[in-house]
Amino acid sequence: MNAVEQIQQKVKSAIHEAILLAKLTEEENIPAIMLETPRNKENGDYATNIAMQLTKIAKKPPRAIAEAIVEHIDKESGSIESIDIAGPGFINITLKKDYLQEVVKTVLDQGAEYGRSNAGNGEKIQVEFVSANPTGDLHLGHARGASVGDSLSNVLDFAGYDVHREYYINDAGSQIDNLALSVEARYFQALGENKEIPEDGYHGQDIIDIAGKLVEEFGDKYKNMPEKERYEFFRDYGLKYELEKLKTDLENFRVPFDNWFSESTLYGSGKIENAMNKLRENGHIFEEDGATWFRSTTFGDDKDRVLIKKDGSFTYITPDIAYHEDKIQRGFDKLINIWGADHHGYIPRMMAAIEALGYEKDKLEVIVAQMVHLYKDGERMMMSKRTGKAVTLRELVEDVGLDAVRYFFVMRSGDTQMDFDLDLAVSESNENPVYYAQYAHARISSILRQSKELDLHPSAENAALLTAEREIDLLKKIGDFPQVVADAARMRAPHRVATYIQELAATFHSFYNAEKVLDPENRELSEARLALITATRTTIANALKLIGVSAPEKM
RNA sequence: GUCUCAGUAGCUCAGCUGGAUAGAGCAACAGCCUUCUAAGCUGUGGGUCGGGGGUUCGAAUCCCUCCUGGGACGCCA
Repeated sequence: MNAVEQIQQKVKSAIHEAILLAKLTEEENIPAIMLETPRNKENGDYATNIAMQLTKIAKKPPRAIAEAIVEHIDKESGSIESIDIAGPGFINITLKKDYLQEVVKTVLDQGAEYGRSNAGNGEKIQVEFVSANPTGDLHLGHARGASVGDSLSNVLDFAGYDVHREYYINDAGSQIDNLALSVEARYFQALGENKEIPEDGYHGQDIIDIAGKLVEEFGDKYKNMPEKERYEFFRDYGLKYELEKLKTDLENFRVPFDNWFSESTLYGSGKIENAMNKLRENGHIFEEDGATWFRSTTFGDDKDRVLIKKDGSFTYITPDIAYHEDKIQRGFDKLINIWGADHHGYIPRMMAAIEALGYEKDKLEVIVAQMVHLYKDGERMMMSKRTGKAVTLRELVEDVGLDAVRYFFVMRSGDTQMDFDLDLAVSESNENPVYYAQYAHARISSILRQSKELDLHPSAENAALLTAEREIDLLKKIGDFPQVVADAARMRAPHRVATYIQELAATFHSFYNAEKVLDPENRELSEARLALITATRTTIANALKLIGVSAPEKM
């Protein structure tokens, strides 16, 4: 428990005791006491609405209840400086500031670990994200999914969950067939022959590159090979190439995975059949029109779903059901899937499958990474995987810069559509929010470099000197960080970290302009402030790391 | 048509388990560099929280309904 949590606990206990002392109600009737930070600083450090909540139980008007609580509260045990009543019955509490000064020491002690908590109690969570088909480049939507998924995983880990990151490779099914045929067509084209790309084939530059490599390496060796052999070779070669490219691109995007799970390994392992058998035993399978169906409507889906097509092959969902069962059997408490907007309608049937297999529906949580619209020169840029004119992740990073891309994608809640303004992201100006936080970090780094020349060193010993308004604001903001991370994890909302970073940077910049840190005439205050800005820098760096953005020493 | 997500300042968006006068950035306007990085700070203006009902001491937040927009509705993946 950190300094802030401790003080909140103290305050809550003091209020709790006061309620009992004032004989407002019995122990078991006291609701959970909520402390909130008032918008307006003049309303104290914390406020509680407990008096309003007690009106029905105590059968008294809220202000009378508030007065009774205030009268009976033990200020000493709650570290309370002052307490008063406002509005309809809010109790506003101003605290003694010594606990805040402790924050500096905590941060300096914990360093890169500051902000980590055990809020998640080691709950085992698997996050599956990106999972783009290995048939082309990652585009804008995948970039968003990758940013959100990686940041969420980092946040969960920091908040004390046991996180496992996984990429599901769709390396079986008809899209792989199309990949093989597309490579084949490009291969023949590279040899100067006229061969059309299949209707559902892939037109991206990457396929042309693969064909080029094949010709370079093997010449026309595969031109006259038996069709089946050639097909398999092109399929495997294409897959390997695409997969390597995905891995490299994601690595460069600072998105690591613990596991790359191959769909094709489900075939032949019996897992698909096992899952199907289980559904059948539970009575959720039927045959109709020569196909095998899953009666998903039993669990609230719109329609029943085909599992085995008339031609004997599986639909997309069949191995996916087996995959999800496999994940559950690997012992995860929770599965979080991050899916693209186009898979939105897929959620009810997957949930239905989880239930039909006999698991709790809420084992699975799906986060939809909504559509991204790219704007340049004020105009919307269209994208399409099929035409090959899509804006790829790689191009985006080259144009905009890694930090800006990561930051832009995670600063908005992932489940709402967003506009990505390329001009804004590229601009190295004050219009660009990504530099704001990095600039704060660089500014602090600069001061710390200069402090050494003056032989001044950060010291939390004199933290009690940090009493100026901007210093208190900064201390409070730094103290909030562990709770911000825990909330972001609980709500699966990594964008909260980005919002926090902006607030923290703003609080620092404001402090910077109001107070001078380095003053050789006042070494004690200087060293206390150096400790304060060191703690600030650590907090900014830790927060930026969670969202995959670098923290530069100089800008 | 059904399902689903959204609608908050000129623009892009925050807003927790319902709380006090609804916030931030950008844009606009007015100031601040002989002082640790002006990619910064300070201040001003800007709102029927899509409309209408309801729940309650209290609603941007919860419920109903309507309007508008996106997305999904395949024996594709």
